[in-house]
Amino acid sequence: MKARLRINEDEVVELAEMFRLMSDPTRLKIILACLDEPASVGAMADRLEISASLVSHHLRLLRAARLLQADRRGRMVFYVVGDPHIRSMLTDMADHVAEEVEGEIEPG
Amino acid sequence: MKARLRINEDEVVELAEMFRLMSDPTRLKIILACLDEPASVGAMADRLEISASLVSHHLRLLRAARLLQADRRGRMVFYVVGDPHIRSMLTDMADHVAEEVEGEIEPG
DNA sequence: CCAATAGCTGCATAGCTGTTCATGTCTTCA
DNA sequence: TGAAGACATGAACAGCTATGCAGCTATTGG
Repeated sequence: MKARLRINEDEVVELAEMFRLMSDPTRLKIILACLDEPASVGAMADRLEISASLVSHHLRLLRAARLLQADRRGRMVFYVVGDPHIRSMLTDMADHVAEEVEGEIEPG
Repeated sequence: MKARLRINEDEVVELAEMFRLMSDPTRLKIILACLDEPASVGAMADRLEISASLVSHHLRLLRAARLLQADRRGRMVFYVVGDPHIRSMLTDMADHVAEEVEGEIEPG
């Protein structure tokens, strides 16, 4: 017998909130930028070619949701994806999308 | 050597779009409602206690993104999550969220 | 103290989006 | 044919949100 999906209202909302945080391209890039190793705010802004202010705005949300963890070292603050589960899920999904794109065929 | 980000701009946008579709609680409930087995629009509306119109609006987006597949049987249309990868990811994430909120009371 | 660097935050706003209501379309049955 | 059921869709609206700008804190170093 297959286990029916038991997830209550609050858990659905929490899961949706998680997805919401990853649903903005800029924010998702930020998450991916510190997926494997910690990255500073300035480094991310530089690499993604967006303002440090915008990066900070997004980091605020990601921090609040505990999706990223901050680690201050001197003047710089390094961020990294804390949850291993989220990390592996993102890695997995990134691979999935990358594979999917190369064989995309539009059905008539 | 560690695998650096193997995902380009377009893929990030596509992945973000995927997450966006799962980022609304109502829409996520709809997806979860037809995760294991096909469900009709009316059944989902009834079960989730929302209007069939709203369900249809969400289904339209999910269909367009090929996240759900439609199967007409008579007057009714059944929807189901097509991609096995997405399906397993959602099952996994649902479990993750359920475990994360420890100390909770299980119904039944 | 001052200056420079790195990052954070309040405010304003244009654009997006989830929902409702009314109507349209497709299918089955009398 | 007409009616009813099941679903889809268009328009409108209220609430949300990503972004830019300006100013702010915090740390390092003289």
